[in-house]
Amino acid sequence: MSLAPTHIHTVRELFFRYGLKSMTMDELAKQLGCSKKTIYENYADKKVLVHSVLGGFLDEHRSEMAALDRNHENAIAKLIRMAAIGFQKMRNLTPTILFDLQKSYPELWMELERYRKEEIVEIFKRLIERGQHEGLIRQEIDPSVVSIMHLQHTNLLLDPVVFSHLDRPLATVFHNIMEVFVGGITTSQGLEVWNNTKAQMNLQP
Amino acid sequence: MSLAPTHIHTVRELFFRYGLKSMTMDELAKQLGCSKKTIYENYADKKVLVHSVLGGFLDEHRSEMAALDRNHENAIAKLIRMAAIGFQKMRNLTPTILFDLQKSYPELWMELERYRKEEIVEIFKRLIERGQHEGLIRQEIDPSVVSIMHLQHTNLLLDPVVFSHLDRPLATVFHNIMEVFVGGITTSQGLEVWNNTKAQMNLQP
DNA sequence: ACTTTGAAAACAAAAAAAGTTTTCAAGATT
DNA sequence: AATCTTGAAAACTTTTTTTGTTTTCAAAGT
Repeated sequence: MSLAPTHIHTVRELFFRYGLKSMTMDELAKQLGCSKKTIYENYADKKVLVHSVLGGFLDEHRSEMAALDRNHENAIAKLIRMAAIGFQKMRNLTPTILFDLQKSYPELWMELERYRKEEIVEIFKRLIERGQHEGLIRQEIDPSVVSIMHLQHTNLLLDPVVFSHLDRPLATVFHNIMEVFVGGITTSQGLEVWNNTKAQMNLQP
Repeated sequence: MSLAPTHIHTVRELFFRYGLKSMTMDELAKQLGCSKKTIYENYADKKVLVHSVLGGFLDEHRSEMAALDRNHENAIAKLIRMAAIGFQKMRNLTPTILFDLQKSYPELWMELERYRKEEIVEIFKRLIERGQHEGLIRQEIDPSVVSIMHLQHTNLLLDPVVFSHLDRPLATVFHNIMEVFVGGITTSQGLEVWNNTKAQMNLQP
């Protein structure tokens, strides 16, 4: 009855690196150095295992968002951090795993879609609204519209055909996108705040 | 009897992006907008198709090497260009496709290995020797040893666990590796030549 | 000595993919 | 206009692979 806590991270790595289809249960057991029996004692079937891996992935992101919510930065700083965490997290989702998810685990694919389109967009939207109350983000900005716009920016960054051929670090592309985005939604006061905080916060893309 | 010339590139893209296992013949036909029948009219089976794709990939590289051989640069410049082409080419080989190749098409995997370990290393070795005759590369350097060393550098650059977490552009990592490598094998004359040519040639990583 | 454990391997059942054939409609040919 | 050809779409069979279960066996603990 071991496996669960330590090995699940290895499973995630393997799934994320090679895809769900290529990584069969036999191969998984071999890589983990355990028997299939042991895996099946902890997880009813492969679907449950995949579910657990992706669930853990989303939960991590959720708690990072929660931690972010608890800190006391201004709305602009939070906004940037949130975006940075999102990009950092989602870049693990390679074309292969997204493809396999979509094809073989459509309910999980939809859950991922829902998570991003509903939960994440909602959090982002509230941040925009808070920014407006703080006078940092312009009133003409429609929070619903720009939060979806941000989600689509994430998609762009992850799509291998959009920016990859530039061979810029993800950080550079990210910073450019955020410069445009933040510059485009802030009031002059917000821009000032942004320029001040920018120097202090160290962003991992 | 169409498909062959245009679509084979699409097939390569799909195989390379999603892996050989995830990209089934049904899926392939769907993506190509043709029927399986048409595919099977041009390729006896999937193995032949995969073989054709990878063969084309290697042939491209071979002819780039040949073109390189025909130009009239000094050995150091050629060496760098050769490395740049190699890196550029091999970065298409994602973990997934290498994994699938190794597991499901072992003979093709071995062909790829052989190509790199024999053909490429041999060409590189001859370049080193030429550099020695030109007085650009030190005599103490053993061409056989350093050509294998270079191959291993390529492997490092491609391995997702080695440099990827740095989030540097591939170009940067490449240039650093080559600085060390070239600096380490050249005579003082060679170094001078290298510094002169470096500015002129524009390297795509 | 006797359990327990779990890897390794053999196994059956199920699913999926490969490869083949049939159907059918749109274009070309006569 | 009638016929032929073509190839996508889909139905189908066969083969392969994978899943999930069971058995075996050896090393560890009791």
